[in-house]
Amino acid sequence: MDRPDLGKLTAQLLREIIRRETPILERAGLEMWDYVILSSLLAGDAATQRDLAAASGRDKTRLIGNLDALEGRGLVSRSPDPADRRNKVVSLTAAGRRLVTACRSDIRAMEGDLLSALPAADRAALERALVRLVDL
Amino acid sequence: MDRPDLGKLTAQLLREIIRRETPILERAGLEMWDYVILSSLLAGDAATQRDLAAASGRDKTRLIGNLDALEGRGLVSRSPDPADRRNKVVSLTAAGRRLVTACRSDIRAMEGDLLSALPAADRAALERALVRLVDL
DNA sequence: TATTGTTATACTCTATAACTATA
DNA sequence: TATAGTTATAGAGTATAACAATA
Repeated sequence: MDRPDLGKLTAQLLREIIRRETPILERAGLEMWDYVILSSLLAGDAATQRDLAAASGRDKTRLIGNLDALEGRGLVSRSPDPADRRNKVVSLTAAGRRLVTACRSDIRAMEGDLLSALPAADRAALERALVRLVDL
Repeated sequence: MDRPDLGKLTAQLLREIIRRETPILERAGLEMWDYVILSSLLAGDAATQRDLAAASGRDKTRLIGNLDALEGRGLVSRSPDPADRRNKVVSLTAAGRRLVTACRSDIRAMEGDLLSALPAADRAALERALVRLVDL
């Protein structure tokens, strides 16, 4: 039999993950990009909007709309950087931290459920392989 | 350490695969959807445009533009189905078959190169896991 | 002059609903 | 009436270039 098509399989898996994440995010009133941005903030790998754009993969001009909405809901705050007033430092509010933490927990549970179809060894190998490939 | 985020890892892997496929497809003058459509035809899981839309995941109205271009280049042909003249049967021409086969070969080589970063056991487990997850 | 955040504009992609021709 | 293919239109998403404030 043919070797499976890596690109096709990966795309199908991603589509399934998104399909299962969507209801979780909808309950929280978040779009996918909102969640990615909040997760980047939670991971702590962002200070200014420029950093956040790089860390999240969101274009800096499109990041703005997401931040406007998130700030309007009190989930993040933007404050000028005293050291360089061109920068704006973005940070999670307590409410934002609570929301993204809750979403992440639900998503982890969903992922665990999805991966439970695999033997434990394959599951570990999958995670190892993904981490390795992405770190190239 | 935290368990890796499956959605994020999968998205990153897909982005890397697309990044590596793009130059191959550009050389062939194909867009990603063209390749997906031609691959579906090569796999033989499509007869009418409706079937092809379902098999490739392309919306039936957007499939049309791709088929127009592919037909214009002589890579596929559309002929009315004698049994039900509402249908159009899509098939690869000899040139189309040659082109998609060549692309697929190049993409397989690229995938093999990408996967060569993994130990053989993890590589096999990755492919097994992806197939299993997608088949749910 | 260069950079951060922002806005404006044009372009592409997508979703939806019609329309035709067949059945 | 229903379906396959097609076309048209409106909306969302995207890329690009400009702009204001600051360095």
